[in-house]
Amino acid sequence: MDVKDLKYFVAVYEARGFSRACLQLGTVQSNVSTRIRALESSLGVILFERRYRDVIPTESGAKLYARAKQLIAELDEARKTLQLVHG
Amino acid sequence: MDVKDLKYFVAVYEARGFSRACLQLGTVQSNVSTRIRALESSLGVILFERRYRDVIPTESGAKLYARAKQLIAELDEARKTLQLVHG
DNA sequence: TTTTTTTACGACACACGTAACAATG
DNA sequence: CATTGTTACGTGTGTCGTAAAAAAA
Repeated sequence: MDVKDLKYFVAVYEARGFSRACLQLGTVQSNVSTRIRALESSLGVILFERRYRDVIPTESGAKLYARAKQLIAELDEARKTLQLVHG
Repeated sequence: MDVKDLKYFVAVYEARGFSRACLQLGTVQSNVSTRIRALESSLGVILFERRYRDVIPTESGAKLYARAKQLIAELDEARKTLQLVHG
């Protein structure tokens, strides 16, 4: 589970679709699909239920979302803190 | 700034040396050196002062350490939570 | 047929381990 | 000379974008 994986996941979650997520991520659908599938595989958990014109988070997906948002925010905050110090 | 980078950083911080850190990380000195340097470069900040037989964290290094430990712990916790759900 | 996700694939970049080098005491 | 960190480099793995396929309505 990588930070980039979390960002991909959050984008799909918020966009409720792979095609809309990829615009925000600056990549193509196929990569989003592949990476989400790899993430699901590595966790042993399905994160989204794929339906036509709707990508619905599973229970696991919903649980991951809150944590993922927090983790990404904390990482950004850490980066900002460091770049003020310049040590 | 990747999760693996943070783990490398924490290992060096706690071992106070690249040679001792690499044992714990299951890799070789050169990789630890390269990745820490890349991390420092991407952050625009020096994290360790290298001295003979002593690797001393800078102010930035010390600030990153607390955050890094917390982030790694939170990521592990998220992983555990998900693997109990099996959704 | 249109929209959306998945799979296949070639190209390029990255991370790894080996080995040689630099520096310190 | 022993120890520790750095640099150079060949190899393999992974990620990317293109393109073709599959599925749904």
